[in-house]
Amino acid sequence: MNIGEAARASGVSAKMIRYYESTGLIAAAGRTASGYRTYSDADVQVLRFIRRARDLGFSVERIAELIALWRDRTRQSGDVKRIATAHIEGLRQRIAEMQEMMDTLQHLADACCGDDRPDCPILSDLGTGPAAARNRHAPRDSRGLQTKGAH
Amino acid sequence: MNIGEAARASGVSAKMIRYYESTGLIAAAGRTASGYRTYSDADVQVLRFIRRARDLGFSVERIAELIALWRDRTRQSGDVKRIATAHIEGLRQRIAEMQEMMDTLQHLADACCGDDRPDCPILSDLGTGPAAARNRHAPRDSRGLQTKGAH
DNA sequence: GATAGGGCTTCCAACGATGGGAAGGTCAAG
DNA sequence: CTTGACCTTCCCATCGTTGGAAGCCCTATC
Repeated sequence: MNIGEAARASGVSAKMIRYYESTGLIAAAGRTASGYRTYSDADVQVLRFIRRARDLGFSVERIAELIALWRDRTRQSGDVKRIATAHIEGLRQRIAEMQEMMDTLQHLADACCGDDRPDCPILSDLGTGPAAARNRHAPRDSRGLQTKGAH
Repeated sequence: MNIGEAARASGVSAKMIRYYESTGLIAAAGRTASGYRTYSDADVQVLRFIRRARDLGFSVERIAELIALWRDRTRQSGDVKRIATAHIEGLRQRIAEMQEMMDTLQHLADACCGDDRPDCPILSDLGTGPAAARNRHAPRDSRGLQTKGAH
């Protein structure tokens, strides 16, 4: 089948299929005499694997590892589980960070009457730094960079 | 003060300060005779505002709006609150999506014994599509986002 | 005065994953 | 043969941030 059909069957856009091929995530597809890429059902299955893994938030880099394990009949499920749990942990952290942002913002928004007057605790917070009332995380070290082996 | 000192005082890297200037988020800094940028305490305050807003997950585009309101003494706090609540809503959605990924993955990881045998429900799920057992979201729309920045 | 070092300047590239679009070749139906 | 849908490659843009190169400036020390 052509790339468009494979895209429809897998849920991966034709653009991305070409991209995955260019980066080596998937093998180069076969070609017709005129240069069109051709895909088998097995190819579509790989694409669906990728699609599903992307939906679960795995990076393309991790997906490459997962595909390698998927194809390896002598794999150890522990290796797969390690990748999955590491990803879960990454998600957990990012969720926690965003949750913290959200809590802080909700707190500020609740304190803002949101009418036609200019007084606004949200802007006050942004202008003066985190309100001392709720220091959730240790004061961000106001140092971004310096002796950390720069240049 | 020089850009390096302003960076240290604001928590925004010199690189980013130049970038913000180039995109128009902040006004072009003054220059010494030899071309060095110079910053006042007021400039540093703006940079800190930006830093804090970035820490709360606002996009640079939104920050531009917030700074405009910040400077506008005739602003209506409702405008600020609208921006904030819209951002809260965006965070809420992205958190929900990631939470769903995490829940699914945790479910799969729990079912994976993670030993030296090849059998692995995680790979089975990826290879065959979402397990029918827990179809949380039926239609699965077209994109899984894993980073911030809905563009 | 010469030199070393650090800070500053600009410009260019890369990251990750995806979409948009141009310029042109191919295929199938009418 | 024409039309339109499809395919090809190539480049650009996103978004925020970092890295690096080449070169100028400032200060301190010899």
